Amino acid sequence: MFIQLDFESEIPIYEQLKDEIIIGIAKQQLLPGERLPSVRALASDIGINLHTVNKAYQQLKQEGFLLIHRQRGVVIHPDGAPKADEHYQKKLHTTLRPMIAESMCRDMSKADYLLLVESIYNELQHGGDSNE
Amino acid sequence: MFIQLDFESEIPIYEQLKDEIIIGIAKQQLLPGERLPSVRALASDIGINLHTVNKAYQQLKQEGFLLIHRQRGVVIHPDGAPKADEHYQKKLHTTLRPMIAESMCRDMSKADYLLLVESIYNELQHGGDSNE
Amino acid sequence: MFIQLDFESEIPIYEQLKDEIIIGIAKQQLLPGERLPSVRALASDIGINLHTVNKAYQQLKQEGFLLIHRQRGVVIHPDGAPKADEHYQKKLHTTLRPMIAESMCRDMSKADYLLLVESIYNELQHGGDSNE
Amino acid sequence: MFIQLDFESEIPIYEQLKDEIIIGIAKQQLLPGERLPSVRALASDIGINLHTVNKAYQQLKQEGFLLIHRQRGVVIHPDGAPKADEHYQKKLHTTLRPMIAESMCRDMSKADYLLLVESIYNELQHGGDSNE
DNA sequence: GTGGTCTAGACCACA
DNA sequence: GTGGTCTAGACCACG
Repeated sequence: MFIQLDFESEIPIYEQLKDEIIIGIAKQQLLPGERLPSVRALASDIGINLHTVNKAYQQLKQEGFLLIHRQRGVVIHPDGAPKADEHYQKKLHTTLRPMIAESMCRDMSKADYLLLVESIYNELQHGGDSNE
Repeated sequence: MFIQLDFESEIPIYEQLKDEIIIGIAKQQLLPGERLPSVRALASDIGINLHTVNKAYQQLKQEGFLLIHRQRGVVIHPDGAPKADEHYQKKLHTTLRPMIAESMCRDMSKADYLLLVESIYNELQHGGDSNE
Repeated sequence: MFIQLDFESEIPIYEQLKDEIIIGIAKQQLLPGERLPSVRALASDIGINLHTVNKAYQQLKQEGFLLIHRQRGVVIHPDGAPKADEHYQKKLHTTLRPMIAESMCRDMSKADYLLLVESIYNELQHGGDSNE
Repeated sequence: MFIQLDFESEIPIYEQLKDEIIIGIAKQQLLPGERLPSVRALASDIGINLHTVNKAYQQLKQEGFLLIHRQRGVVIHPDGAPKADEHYQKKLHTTLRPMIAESMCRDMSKADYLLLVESIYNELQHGGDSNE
């Protein structure tokens, strides 16, 4: 599990970090109950501030992906991630709609888009052993 | 073409405005060469700041969706939107990957995801006459 | 609406601040849609760090008591606070049980406890005009 | 008397342990003069750190719930728990006020709250024989 | 002027 | 050694 961040990106570092962890869970490189590095360790490892790591961890905890124990550190939620409820589906729809609209404007066919989504699904599903 | 903004949203107003215009183009409610309201008119119409509308227009011009003439005002680019080049595809992949990873974590199947994408494609393609 | 904090307390400042705001809402001194001071204004007013105020605001937003707009500042949630759902009731039960157990150990009768609860309810309900 | 701890909880272990003992006393499962397991025995029994058990015992001794003799070990205070003096009542009021305020915000009626308190009182009073 | 992000460094509670 | 809290100060995005 390598964390690869783009410090030039417009996307906040803590968001990128959240994304990397979620991708790790999806790829099953991070398994339920598995321990993550401490905020300090990961921060110094990546070369960012511990508060930035902490913010990512806290939000992932809030969203149900992580458990945080005062002393035992941070672990992937043993029960697995929260399910895709109605609220999530609605949010996903809202996010996806303008993205797909732009692709349509750019003459990207529905078939192409579906292929792209499928390829990402496959990459994540079968990428369990590879690193990024 | 109604512009529907959510002032409670975490998404900046100018982004929402860009999205609405792009959705309008995708739905073919806004056709190549068609004129958009002036910055002033749209701003006062929606009840937002001039600078916000201007920012949206400028960025859409920068991205090739709009043309801005000094005298003739703002028009949808007559040649249509720029195509989905390699750079765009790569950016789209980067954006989609963490989104799909989260859906996988939440036990959303590939089939469900593809169905969602397809439904949005259909909604945008066949919704050309309706207003939002 | 006066914010009264105890800097010697074991209770974190941001928790006390959250409590004060919730009490203000309960007393209807803070009404739905009403604007709260900016993080900087309140922080300098109370004499604490803006991040501490921000933490209180963020958590109250997360819990549904506040709305935070990037530019328009912080307001009491116009739709009122979230309702007492099952999850909340369960959490309340868990919190209350050891508290009541201790009172029982200390020979506080059920009647006394009920009177205390009732008096607090009345204080908050009829205290709309008083300040703290 | 089973000690049931939630290691996922945000509440410190030693607090939970204190709570469990106090609940045991309230339920009269633990009687005045009754002996508690030694620090070592309880710690190894529950599978937690010695210091954690010790901290709970020390604080309960400090608060007057326990007596700790060098040789005779730890016993429930023979004279019963300290009474609900003015200081305790005041502290209880301070703790209860923000909790009740939140319930009011969440549209929980005074009657519902009183019923909840009453049900917990009854559960503790009549649950003397049952285990949790 | 507003909140959002990030850094830096301190002290404390917990186990 | 772990996360939790608080302070301090900087720069940015938004409108």
